[in-house]
Amino acid sequence: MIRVRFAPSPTGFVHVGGLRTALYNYLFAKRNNGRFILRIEDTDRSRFIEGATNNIIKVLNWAGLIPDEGPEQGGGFGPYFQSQRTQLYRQFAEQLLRAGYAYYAFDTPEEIDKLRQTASERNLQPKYDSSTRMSMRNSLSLSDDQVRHNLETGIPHVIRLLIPENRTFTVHDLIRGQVTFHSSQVDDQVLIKSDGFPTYHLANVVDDHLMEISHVIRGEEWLSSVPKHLYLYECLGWNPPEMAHLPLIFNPDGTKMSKRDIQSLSALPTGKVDPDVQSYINAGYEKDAIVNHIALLGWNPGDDRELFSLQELVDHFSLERVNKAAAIFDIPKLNHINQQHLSRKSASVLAREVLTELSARGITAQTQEYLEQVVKLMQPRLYLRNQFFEASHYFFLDPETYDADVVKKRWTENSAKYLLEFVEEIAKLELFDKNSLETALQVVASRNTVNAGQVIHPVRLAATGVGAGPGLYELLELLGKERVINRLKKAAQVIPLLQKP
RNA sequence: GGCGCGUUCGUCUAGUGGUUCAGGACGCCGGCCUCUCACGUCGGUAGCACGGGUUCAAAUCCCGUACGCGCUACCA
Repeated sequence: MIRVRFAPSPTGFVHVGGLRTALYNYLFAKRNNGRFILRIEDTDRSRFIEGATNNIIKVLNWAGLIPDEGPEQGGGFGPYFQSQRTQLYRQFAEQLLRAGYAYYAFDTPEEIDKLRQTASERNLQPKYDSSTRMSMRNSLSLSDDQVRHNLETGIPHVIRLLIPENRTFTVHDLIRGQVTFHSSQVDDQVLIKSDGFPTYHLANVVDDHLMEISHVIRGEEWLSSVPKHLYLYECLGWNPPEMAHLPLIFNPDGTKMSKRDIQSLSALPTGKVDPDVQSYINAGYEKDAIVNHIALLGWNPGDDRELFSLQELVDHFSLERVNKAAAIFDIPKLNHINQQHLSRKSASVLAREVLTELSARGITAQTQEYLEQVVKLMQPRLYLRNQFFEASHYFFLDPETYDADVVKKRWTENSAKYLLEFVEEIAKLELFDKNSLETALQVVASRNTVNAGQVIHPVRLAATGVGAGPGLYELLELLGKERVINRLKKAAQVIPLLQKP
């Protein structure tokens, strides 16, 4: 049984890279009829942020990555909060202690600092390991009596893993192949902190084993700590899970994505990008597009296809096709993918979504049918759902201004005359549809022996106030006879005044 | 500094020794479509980090260098 987990710590917002890790775990699980587990790694009290867990769950739900087991849905391997499993970690730490694989250490933070300082002064790597551990205060260097006394009098202490000398640890990473580490490079990692909570290293090994995780799929930043984990599995007598370390995702300038210095998506500092998934949700990106885009940051299906729904990703995903190299989060590409998903969306669904923005602005559409028609016309012209009103306001409100550049470019001294003639023609129309509108406009143009464009552009400007948008006849038809006539008449009066210097 | 990982167009990537003077996508430039803006479509631009090997043959294998990134916490 394939069992994978997404194991974030509730320390703030959901990172784009975190979402992708969750996605790959989800895809791998679903592709292999396995289970996707959410586990909250809340063992660091000092960084705990209230509400962060709910936020993680909310974003996962939004993206459609619903866990099979986790805080919300439970499961037979709970609890799914590490903070509720401290007894377990303690128990295994003591087992390691008894077997001589771990030891107590009583050093104060100041003493550790000093160790680090003297090491770097001598240009050595500051490490708590075989080269230094005997000069520190721990159950290896102290007498049994002293150790017992320290423990009984409640002197703060941690439990450290005793890393053996001259050993080698090799992981067969599913993405990177064989990676080997020497034990001289790994220090005696703290397993249980002085506050009684475990560190990540102990907790993730214990939980992954107890939760029967078959594959650990996580970010590359964890690769370096794999030897510690491997050794823990060994000491505990357990088989390690399969491992896959994913490439990282960076800013366009190659730096780590950071929330610092980022005010909004519309005003990103050059070379930077917002790491907060919520920002993209708020900006109105399609969830399928976000999922699609991050899926492609490090994975590809092996052919030229690049538009996928979540289900299609499930159908095609494999770890073998995950890349080794880090990727850059590119907003223009995201926008393109978003536009593709947007244009494939059904108009009725989009109309419903767009309605919230309209209501927020106090705009009402005359009917649901009308809104859907507008959406249909606007769909290929949008790359972001939230641009809808900005691009289509004239379907809901009469124009109050006329784009100065368009006036300058398209309005001539005869325009008002054409407008009024066109009004006259369409006033006679019984059927106000695009065909008859086109015919009417042709009549005006040929009567004045000018190109249709000479009439079309002023009419568009008059009816919408802007120079861009859907085809004129479709637009007019949708607007409706009365509204069009009123707007044209008004424009014929107002625009010439604007022209005067 | 040490250790680890990585390096194909600006970006995401295909490519697992010959069928590739490296293919697709975004972006950019130009054409077509056309009443505008988009969509669509056609074409163009641009890349195997560098240096050594191995081989009849290397983007593909090996070594080195450079550069980037990660880790080096009682954070995850």
